Amino acid sequence: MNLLKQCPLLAGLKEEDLQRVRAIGIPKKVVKKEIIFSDGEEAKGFYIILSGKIKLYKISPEGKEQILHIVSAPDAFAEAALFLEGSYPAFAEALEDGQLLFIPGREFVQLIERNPKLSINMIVSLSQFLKKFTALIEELSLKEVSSRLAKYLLDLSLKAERDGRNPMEVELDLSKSQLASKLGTISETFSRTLGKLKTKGIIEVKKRRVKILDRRSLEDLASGLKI
Amino acid sequence: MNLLKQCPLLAGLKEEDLQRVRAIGIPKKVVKKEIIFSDGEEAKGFYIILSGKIKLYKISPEGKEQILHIVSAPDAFAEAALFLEGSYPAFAEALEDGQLLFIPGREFVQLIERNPKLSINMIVSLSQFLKKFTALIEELSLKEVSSRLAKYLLDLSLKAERDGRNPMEVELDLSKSQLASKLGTISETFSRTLGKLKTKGIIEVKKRRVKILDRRSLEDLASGLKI
DNA sequence: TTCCTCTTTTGACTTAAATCAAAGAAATTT
DNA sequence: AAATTTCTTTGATTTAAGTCAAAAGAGGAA
Repeated sequence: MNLLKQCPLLAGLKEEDLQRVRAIGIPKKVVKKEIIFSDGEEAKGFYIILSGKIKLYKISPEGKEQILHIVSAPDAFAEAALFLEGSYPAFAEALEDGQLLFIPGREFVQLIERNPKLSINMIVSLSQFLKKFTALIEELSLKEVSSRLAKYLLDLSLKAERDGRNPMEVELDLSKSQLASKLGTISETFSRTLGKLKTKGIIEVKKRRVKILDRRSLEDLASGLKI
Repeated sequence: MNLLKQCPLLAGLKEEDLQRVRAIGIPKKVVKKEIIFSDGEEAKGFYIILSGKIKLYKISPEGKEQILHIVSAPDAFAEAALFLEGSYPAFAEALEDGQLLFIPGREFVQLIERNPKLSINMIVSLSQFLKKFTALIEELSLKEVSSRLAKYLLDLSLKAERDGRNPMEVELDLSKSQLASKLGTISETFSRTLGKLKTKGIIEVKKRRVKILDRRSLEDLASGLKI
């Protein structure tokens, strides 16, 4: 219940409305690697994550994967499918065991319709998403892998700084092959690209820990400059 | 005023609310090639198109362009920027002379807050956008140019069919170099790819008219199969 | 029409990234 | 701890698509 309050989608709702969400929600346990829904599957509702981590992704016929989004508690996912009356636009898979709350679409839409705060939350959340996707499109179409990787490391660094940790030493929040898929490439290319940055003395890598030695070069790379 | 009623974002609004939108809107003439706003520029509102065609796009440092969206009357654009309190996430350029209505953000947000129908419209519009972007990400990351082109031609064909025109002969709705940019490539590659489809006897091209000779192959291509 | 500009196409070449294959390193399971 | 599985790295090669340069074609203005 406390977690629900922290979900951005439900932030600022009256206790009474939260209760209602809680009431219509159906708890669902998921185990690592479990497919929660598939691309094209009929969308009957969305999910709120109470614990665990979920990967939303697309797959090509040849099996290459593109991660669209990684979500963890207390976020929601697949809310956008609600108003597309139709199908989920991607796969969702649990990256760890976890606990979800399934919110049936029909009932939630009614809640939205009579709750302005909720619709604003929804609009904000969709807008943010859209912005993230715009950035991803830009990167996929206009930037090369080294640039996307540099950007990713800088983002991690910024996040570390906000959390009061050392911004010059970050910990990758996903496995390297998952990161590759998030950056729109494959693990081999990711590995080689990381290697290049090491060779150039820009970073130092120990397992999942990356030490940033030359932040300036990373910034140049991220902005698309070749170095 | 009639046009406003047809704008999906404003569809189904009460006359009174439409009046209010009309009242806060500031008319703006644009000429072909005019930049309406730039990537990163402070977003003070969004636009409704009364006439003309607008291109929303990103540019790489090397000058490669990726079109995100082409909008024409009576659609709105940059509505998503409203709730990102900050900056426009792309460039907007007029592809033809036209007439816009600029809607200041502050005032429109107030309208939304007290008008459930308007928030639902907004949510629907953002959701559709998100779906389109998801598809674009998938194509950029997982499909090759010929596949994206095939998909595009089939989309045009579907649209022609819906409009009661011949679905086997479509007219490109943009110049070829703009189409290239929409498909995430450059004009040279676009031209060669179109050439390949011609050579294989899948299509026939005369200026902007494309005759579909082998729809099945196009469908295979679009779904990612190599032919 | 002719001129000029802009767009599209073609050719030769380069390059970033994917593929395939295999070895090495980590992590899990037994 | 050994065994098995999964993840990561490295090497050799291929390939799709980008770059640069130039010609061909189309459209608009005078």
